[in-house]
Amino acid sequence: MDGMSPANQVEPTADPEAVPPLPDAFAARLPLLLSRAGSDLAAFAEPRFAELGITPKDYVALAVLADDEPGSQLELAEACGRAPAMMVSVIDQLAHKGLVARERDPKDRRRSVVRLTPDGTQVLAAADREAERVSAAMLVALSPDEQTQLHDLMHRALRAVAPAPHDGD
Amino acid sequence: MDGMSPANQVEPTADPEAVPPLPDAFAARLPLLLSRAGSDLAAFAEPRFAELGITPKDYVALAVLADDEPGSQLELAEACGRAPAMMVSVIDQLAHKGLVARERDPKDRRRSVVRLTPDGTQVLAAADREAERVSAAMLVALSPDEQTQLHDLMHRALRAVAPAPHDGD
DNA sequence: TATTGTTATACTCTATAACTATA
DNA sequence: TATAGTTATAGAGTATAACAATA
Repeated sequence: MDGMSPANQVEPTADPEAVPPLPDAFAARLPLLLSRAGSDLAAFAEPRFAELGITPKDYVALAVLADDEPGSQLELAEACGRAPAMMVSVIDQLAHKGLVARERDPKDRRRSVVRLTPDGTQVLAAADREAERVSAAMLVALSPDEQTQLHDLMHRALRAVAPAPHDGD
Repeated sequence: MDGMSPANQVEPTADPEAVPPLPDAFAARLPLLLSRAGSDLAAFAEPRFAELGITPKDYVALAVLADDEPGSQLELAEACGRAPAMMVSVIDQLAHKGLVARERDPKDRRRSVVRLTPDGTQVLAAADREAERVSAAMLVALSPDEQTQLHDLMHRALRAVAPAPHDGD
């Protein structure tokens, strides 16, 4: 839900049989499995978030604001993994909906400090619940222990993420 | 590597310290972890694939052709998770590079059957090796057993993937 | 002169809907 | 009339580079 890429035309409320089976090519390749998991989550979550008035992109921004307290829009953009210019319209819209507030830093009037409003905190909580439901539906084949295991493995893997060595380096 | 979304401007050969740390907001949310894993994999793999003359999208198509033997372009498109119209240019370019061959089905001349050429098989093998290296670099914090575990969990989860229940349904 | 945020532009990707050729 | 593939068009998303304000 980071890249929150273009949803692969899936109808989330449609009958489950409409979901095409996982091709062998994906089953055999962990990178493809992880990639598809990301797209599917985004596709399934999108309509839920829409009911809350936010996009998957907004969800990421709200979550980062809540948990990482970025000191500027640039820090926020970097944490969200996107270009600073992208953040402008995201913040604009969230501010227009009253979910965040933008204030100039008195110490350095170039910086604008963004913070969650009480409404923003509430919407984030609701979005977290929806994300949780979508995730639970995707992981329904796994036991609770296995879901925890998966979360732990992913957490440890991404904490240490680094570009793969290229040829001789 | 399915959605293979727009690479989040990462310089894969740059020094590892350049990779921003994982925000707490991601660490706490499995859906965000999975989403970011997908984007990161695509971003890191892209330049490697480029050296082989293919895109991440091409990689998916080649893998599906090898493992799932789709009987038509429509089946190929569905397995790749994209619109049929998208497949046309992908196949065009792969065919132009000699990696696949497109032949009309004599039984039903509307269908075009796509198959890997020997060159295509070789490029797929090389791409698989690169994907493996990128994946291994991302999972460097996990033991071999844990990496196998992760693959198994993801496989079982996605095999059963279904849209999340919506409110009352 | 460097940096933060903003604006403007161009480009890529994708979906959608006509169109053709076969059936 | 329906289906496989193709083409064309329009829209969304993004990156890039200029720009303004502040340091």
